[in-house]
Amino acid sequence: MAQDRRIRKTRQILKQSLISIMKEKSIKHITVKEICEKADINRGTFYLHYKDVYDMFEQIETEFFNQLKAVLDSYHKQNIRLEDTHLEPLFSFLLENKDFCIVMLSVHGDMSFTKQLLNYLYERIVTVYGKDSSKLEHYYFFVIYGCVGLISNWLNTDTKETPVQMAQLAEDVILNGIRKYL
Amino acid sequence: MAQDRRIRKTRQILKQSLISIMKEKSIKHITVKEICEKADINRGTFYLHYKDVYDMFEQIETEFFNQLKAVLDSYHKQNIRLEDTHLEPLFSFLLENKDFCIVMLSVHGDMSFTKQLLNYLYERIVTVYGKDSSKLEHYYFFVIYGCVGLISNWLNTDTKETPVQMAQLAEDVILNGIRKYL
DNA sequence: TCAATTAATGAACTTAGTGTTGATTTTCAA
DNA sequence: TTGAAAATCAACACTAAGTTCATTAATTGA
Repeated sequence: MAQDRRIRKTRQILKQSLISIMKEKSIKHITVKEICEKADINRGTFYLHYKDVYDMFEQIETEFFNQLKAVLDSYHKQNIRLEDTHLEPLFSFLLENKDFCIVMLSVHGDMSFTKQLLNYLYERIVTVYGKDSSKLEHYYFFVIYGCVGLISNWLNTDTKETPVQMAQLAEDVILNGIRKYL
Repeated sequence: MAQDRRIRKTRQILKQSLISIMKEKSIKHITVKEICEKADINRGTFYLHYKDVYDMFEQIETEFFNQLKAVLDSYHKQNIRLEDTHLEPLFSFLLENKDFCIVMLSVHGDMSFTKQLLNYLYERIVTVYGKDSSKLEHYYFFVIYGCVGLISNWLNTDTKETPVQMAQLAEDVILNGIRKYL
């Protein structure tokens, strides 16, 4: 992070520009020219940082998941306890990056973001519940996708629940299903 | 469907070409030129049918979901029973279009496919379980995403379970969670 | 089977964004 | 303050997009 301020600033502005445009259209239709015009950055400057739009997109995504991993790994190393709130730090982190996540999980987002989130959840659930039979695999997939759904809905409504509440809610529906709520 | 044979043929070849290319790369990177070269179709012909790659993609997707809707609606109209296999016709239809669905649900696929599948599942679950409080919303989102996860994992493994078995599995984990399997 | 219709082809063309270069200006860190 | 590095600007060749039109081929249905 000990970077030239100009570099940080340029990338930050370009990132905001891309996210902003992605609220309106899919990445497929977004051009370098468009990103730079909105950011009021010279197009040549863009190429000093990124190969093309997708390269930029990937770098932003990678940065996000590196951050996520760093934050959560350090947390979980101190707390191996199998609580019903073990997903809380994840929900917290996603809430802190709410706007970004909403776009990435939207129809204009990218499958790779969702897939990476699923990967994280998979690792988490294996850590917590273990990996015995391959029979469990289907259930695990149900559950990790389910969590993404929960996250998506939570972020897109008013986010009125706290991360702790959401973690408990997730844990409850994972373990017990929805029967009692019907 | 009472179309000129040439039209059907051209579109079919272009579709195969697109799906085939999508196995290797994301739709973002696919050009009209590339699709036409693989299909050995004149590039001008492409534009007689589609506006651009995304338009083509959307049309294929729309066609798929129209078919899905037609097949399943007619089925459900005769069977309003709330069985634990009410998702069976969906699983059957997806299995019949296995290759297509695998690509669309993969990292090279598009969010809109997943979203449309989610929409269908949402309608289904509301029909079956009702829509009382908004409190249920989170649970419903968990469940519909969970089903997509189940579908994805099922199609990408050996598809050894039958659609009926998958429907029962889904219903079970929706209602009762995974506690008993741990 | 034939005639009218319609789709596909091929070539030419404009347009627009891409990615690069090199000279110049601005900003930064130490 | 100064040397280093980043951002700007203008110019460039290049590639795919999208359109047009004359020509060829295939289809339908009478």
